Amino acid sequence: MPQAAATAAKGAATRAAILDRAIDLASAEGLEGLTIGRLAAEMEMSKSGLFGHFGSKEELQLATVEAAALRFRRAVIDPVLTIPDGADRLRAMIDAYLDHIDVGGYSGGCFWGSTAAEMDDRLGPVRDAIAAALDAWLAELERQAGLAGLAHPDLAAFELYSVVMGANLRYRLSKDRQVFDHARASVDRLLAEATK
Amino acid sequence: MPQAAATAAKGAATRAAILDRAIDLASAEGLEGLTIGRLAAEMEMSKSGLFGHFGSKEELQLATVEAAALRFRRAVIDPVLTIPDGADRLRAMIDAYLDHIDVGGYSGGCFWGSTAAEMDDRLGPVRDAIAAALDAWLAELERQAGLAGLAHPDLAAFELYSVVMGANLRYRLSKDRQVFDHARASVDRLLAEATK
DNA sequence: CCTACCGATCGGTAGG
DNA sequence: CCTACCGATCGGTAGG
Repeated sequence: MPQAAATAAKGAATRAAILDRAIDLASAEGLEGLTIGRLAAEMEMSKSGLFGHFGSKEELQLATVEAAALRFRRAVIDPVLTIPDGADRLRAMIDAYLDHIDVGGYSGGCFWGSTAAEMDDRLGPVRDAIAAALDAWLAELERQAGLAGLAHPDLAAFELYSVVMGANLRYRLSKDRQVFDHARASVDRLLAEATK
Repeated sequence: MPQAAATAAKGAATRAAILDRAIDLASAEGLEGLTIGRLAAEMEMSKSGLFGHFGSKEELQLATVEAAALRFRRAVIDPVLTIPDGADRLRAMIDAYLDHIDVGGYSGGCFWGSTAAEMDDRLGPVRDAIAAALDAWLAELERQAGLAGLAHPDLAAFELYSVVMGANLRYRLSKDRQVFDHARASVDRLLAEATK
């Protein structure tokens, strides 16, 4: 590998490592609380060294949202692609998401719950990127709800979205894992309509 | 009124006006984004003049959460106290809450949605105060769900809580008022179980 | 990638 | 309630 390419590859790897840490930091502290100084300290880099990878705080925030969307896709969407469309796929996606929140995924709770509530009243590309990611998640839920034969896929998607977000928020406040059972029971009730 | 009492009353009025503004600012910018300098500028006071009412940022945050809980009670709980317990009361509370989010109430969207997501990963009295307020709201939903004759009041309360929070978050991201119809349809579906 | 800065703003204090 | 500060931290820049 030529030296220039090796340097570029190392730069990309550093950038990826920064974003990995940035997702968790933003999940806990928000996208404003994701400060360049603090992120640099955690990465054991200088502030300006880290800053150079992005050029502005907004670009760092955008790159973090993008990286979080990729992590979400890998944890929740990709693993269920082999499962038949409809009720089974829907069920598997919800389970993957609840596991993602519960066990692995985001150390600081769900990235999307935190950042969507933080940014929803603002204007600009960061807010728009978050909105687009959540719209895509809602649209996928609606598509699968339609394929599952539910009477009102848009309503079902809204309820699934709400229950899963609600479970995340309740769990983080109460630390009571029973909320995941509640969320799964809600999903069962919704999907029962499709199979009866 | 003696001069000392008049002075104290004026101080209390100023404090109440500050907190009224603080709720809206925190709804939009979060409880960390609620900075003393910005709040002082909006109240056309000096920073230290405002600071003196609270003594620390944490006390300001706690007072703001308390004031928001009072506003919530006045908008959502008190107006429905004359309505019979059970399904009717539950329905009226949800409607009051959705109106509260939609029309009046919080200029920056729901205070509780924003601040709960912001603070849920932290430790300390501010987080605990938010958790207590939301626990009380969930408990009231569960109590009324029980009185409405629902089979699983805890599950129903979780679903109502989630759907109402989800409507708030979806509305703020999509600006599509249809989410309120979805929320009301979800509530109808839940309550139908109680009356059939 | 680094050191060494910049002006602005943070929470908070002194003194009145 | 005010002016005038404090040290720390913010996002960002200059220069290497």
